[in-house]
Amino acid sequence: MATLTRKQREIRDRSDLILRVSRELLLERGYLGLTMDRIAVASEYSKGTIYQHFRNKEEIVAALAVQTAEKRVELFRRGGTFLGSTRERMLGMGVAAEVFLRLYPDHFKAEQITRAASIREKISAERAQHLLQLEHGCVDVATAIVQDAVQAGELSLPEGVPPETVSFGLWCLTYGVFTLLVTEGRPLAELGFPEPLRLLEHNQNLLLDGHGWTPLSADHDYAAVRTRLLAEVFPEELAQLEGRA
Amino acid sequence: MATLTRKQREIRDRSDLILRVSRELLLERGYLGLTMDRIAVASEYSKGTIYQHFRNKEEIVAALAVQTAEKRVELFRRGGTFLGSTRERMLGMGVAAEVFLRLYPDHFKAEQITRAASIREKISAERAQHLLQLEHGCVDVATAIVQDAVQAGELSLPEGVPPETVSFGLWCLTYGVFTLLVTEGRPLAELGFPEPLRLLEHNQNLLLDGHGWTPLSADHDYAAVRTRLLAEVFPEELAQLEGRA
DNA sequence: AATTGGGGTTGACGGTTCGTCAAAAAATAA
DNA sequence: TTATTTTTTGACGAACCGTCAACCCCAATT
Repeated sequence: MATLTRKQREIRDRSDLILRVSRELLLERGYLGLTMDRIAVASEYSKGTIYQHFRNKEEIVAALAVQTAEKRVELFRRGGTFLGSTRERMLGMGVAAEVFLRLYPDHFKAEQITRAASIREKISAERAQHLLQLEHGCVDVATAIVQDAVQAGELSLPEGVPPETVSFGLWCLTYGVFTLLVTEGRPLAELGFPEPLRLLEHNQNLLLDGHGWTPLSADHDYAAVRTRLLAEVFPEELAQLEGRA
Repeated sequence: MATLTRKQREIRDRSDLILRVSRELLLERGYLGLTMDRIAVASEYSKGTIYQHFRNKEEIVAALAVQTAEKRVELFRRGGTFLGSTRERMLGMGVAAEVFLRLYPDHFKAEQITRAASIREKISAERAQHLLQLEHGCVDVATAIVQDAVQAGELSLPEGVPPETVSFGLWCLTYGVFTLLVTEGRPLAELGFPEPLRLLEHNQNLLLDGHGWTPLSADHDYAAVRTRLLAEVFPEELAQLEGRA
């Protein structure tokens, strides 16, 4: 028994090592520069051993995406726990997203790779399922807040408009900004959008205003709430971010 | 001279043929199934000849993306020409985007592939530049409408908020929806978002409402405007779409 | 201490694909 | 017709993926 669990632990540690090494390679040399041979050399195991852990290269990238998605869900969950009005809690989602992107821009980039259809095709069904589930976890957190808002009377949705509509809009807006930020990089800044994350925040506010979610951004100092959120809900992350700058 | 131009014409025709064949292969077999050998066989030229037209595979995909982006800009330009209030013209952008995605979903998918950093790296600087320029062409059309709206007094932007903010928000929202639609496909429908394009429209309206762009969606029947836009500005496209369904 | 059995590890190998380049073919000029 | 230039071709080297027979290690047994 004891032998077995030690073995299992060793195997898990090695999976972690492979992923760590792979992420580094992905950062340094890009997706096309990530080869199984290089992973083998860098991890100091043979190629065959790598293949005992992951069926193919895509599985490795997918596993990295799972790690990323797990981190994001965790941040979103925390963001939703903020004590305040429902709209303030929803702002917590926005702050969580921003923290996520600023802390792990490269993780998000790697995650994007797995969105290419030709790569998803080669990923095992379970992992693909897992990935999808994590993704929707974020939306679910947001939707729950929307429902709370409706119950609290701070938001009223017209007939036939399900609460998912709101989270869907926010999700897509945020996702769009992130994607463009990550894939265009510099050009975005050069072409009149110097602070995309600030713009995102502004647009998120206006979208919620459009829904009529009270208190409206004109009636409340959400910039101050944002500062408080960062300090109270994401203190370590804030420190990390400031440590870099 | 005449000989030269005939040669040039032949070369251009062949480039077109290669692209046509490549797009078909891309559709049928996905990105990983698109190989230079297959392109050679399908186009009935040798591999060497293909390489005289395109430096590498990525260049071919990028050229396809350029075609796509050109189509989109054209649709956006047309959408902006609608005779109506500034907000109705902005709705024209939204309709153009919808028409684009519904007519050429696979083109958009192919375009997405070029967003992977490792692919952009291998694309020639000129083509990458061209791609970027076409992309921003769409935003520019939208920004011009925003400026018209401000001048017409139908939209007032707070101090320090440039008109690009509005187009940026719309762009990202739309882009996010498209990306999720194309990369998630079915799952999106299965998870509570049966009609993403309808939801997008709704969110676009609310975002503009949030900006205070009059007439607000509560005061105006934009669904009717949308129908008119389709009929008056995109008649052939509408016919094509209906012909499919 | 020597033997044996089996799970774990390895890297050489077959199969693909990319991109090149010397040779062949075609077009043009003499 | 012959010489010269241009274009086309596909065989080839290099890089990579994923496999598998051989090898190694170690723990249980004699």
